[in-house]
Amino acid sequence: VTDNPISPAIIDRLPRYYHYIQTLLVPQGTAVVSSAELAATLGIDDTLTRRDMSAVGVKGQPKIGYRCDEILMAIRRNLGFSLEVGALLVGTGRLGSAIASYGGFAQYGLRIEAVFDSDDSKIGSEVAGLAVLPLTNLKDFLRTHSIEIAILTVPAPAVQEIADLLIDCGVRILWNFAPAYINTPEDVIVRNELMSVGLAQLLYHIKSRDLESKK
Amino acid sequence: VTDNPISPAIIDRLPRYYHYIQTLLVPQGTAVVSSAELAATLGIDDTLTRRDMSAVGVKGQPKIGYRCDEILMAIRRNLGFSLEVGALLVGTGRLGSAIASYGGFAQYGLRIEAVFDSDDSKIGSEVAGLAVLPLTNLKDFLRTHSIEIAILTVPAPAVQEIADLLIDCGVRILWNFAPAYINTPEDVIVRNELMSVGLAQLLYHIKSRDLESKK
DNA sequence: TAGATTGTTAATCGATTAACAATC
DNA sequence: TAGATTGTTAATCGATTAACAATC
Repeated sequence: VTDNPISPAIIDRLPRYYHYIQTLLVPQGTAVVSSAELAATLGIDDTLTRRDMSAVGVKGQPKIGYRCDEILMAIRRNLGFSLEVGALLVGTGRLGSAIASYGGFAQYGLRIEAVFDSDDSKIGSEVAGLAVLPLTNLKDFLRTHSIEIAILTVPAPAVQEIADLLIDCGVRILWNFAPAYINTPEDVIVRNELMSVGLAQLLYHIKSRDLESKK
Repeated sequence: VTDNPISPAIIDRLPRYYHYIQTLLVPQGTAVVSSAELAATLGIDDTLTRRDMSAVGVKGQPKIGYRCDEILMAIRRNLGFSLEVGALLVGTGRLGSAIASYGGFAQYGLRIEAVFDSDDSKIGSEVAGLAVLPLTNLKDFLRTHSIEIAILTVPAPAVQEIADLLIDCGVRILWNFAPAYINTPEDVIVRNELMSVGLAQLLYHIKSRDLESKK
């Protein structure tokens, strides 16, 4: 049972292997995959993939490759997909309801247990099979449920206030989809999901290509 | 005018600086920021921030800091935010309309010029002020408009087929939000926006913390 | 002047790749 | 056996950090 700490670079690649195998190979019925194929998918060197497999404790067979199910299992174990983590979501706009409705989180062990909104007109309606709750219920809810992660899909101007409320109620992990930074105490983890990071990479690619073609 | 190529690591940090300054400092009226403050925001060493500023050609003032407007301008120039890039979006579900309605892309120079959907019942309705067009119009549209980027927010099972269609019409950059991998020719750039990457990091954090507390 | 902050060079560190041995 | 692929050690490369000089 390998439980050595793994580096941030590997943590970034593991879900990409996982996703490729899960969404492409498994549905095809492919049982085995080579390091070269996985590496090509991620755009990296195949030696690196073999190192990654070794780091999470997966052994391959020379001339054959790695078993898909073993890779999936190893990634789940190493990243902690089997922890059964409880989450709640605040903000049931388009983005919030898209995320709440995305069934894919279940296999990572994340359960969205409730959705909240500050807009009274939404209270009582359903999102992804969950009744939308008013923010005034938040404190009670957190007292009675084991919630690790709060998913924030509120408008940018509201996010600081709601983060403060959640932190005050004991939440220590925020997954923020609002395009705004949040000030938090040191012991709170915030992951900002910024679309601009992805966009910046595409724009830089375009810019580099245009410069190249001018030469 | 510095136009040296910058490394992937820096490309990842630049939009984060930009975002912090733009959404927090500018609204506050803060004109100047220190490398220490920027570094703390990103959770990195302040020497690295000074290196980054130097890499994009921004000069600071000892004892004062860096001017926010100069940083913003330099990042825009280095990443190519002023290129005026045309985009179209396919898939006007919750996620698609959330993205189409997000006004923040404009300042990066991205214009979403049209939205498409394969669902006939949606044709004619509006998303973010744009009439939803049928996929059958796609070819004509691409012939008559300058489109660099296709944003894919369709259901996972549909994404390969729609990507093939777009590529066939000459699109060479795909920004994929569907949780599925796309097979493409070598000259096509695909950026997969995988929520699972962010989730994996949070789960790994929880797992590490739990192990820590058991010691 | 003292002190705070930037700017840069050199050292370190870690991640990736090259080379090649091991295995089926 | 030959060939393909994994597995690992050593070398390289690049990114980060430490140290300290420069500047206001």
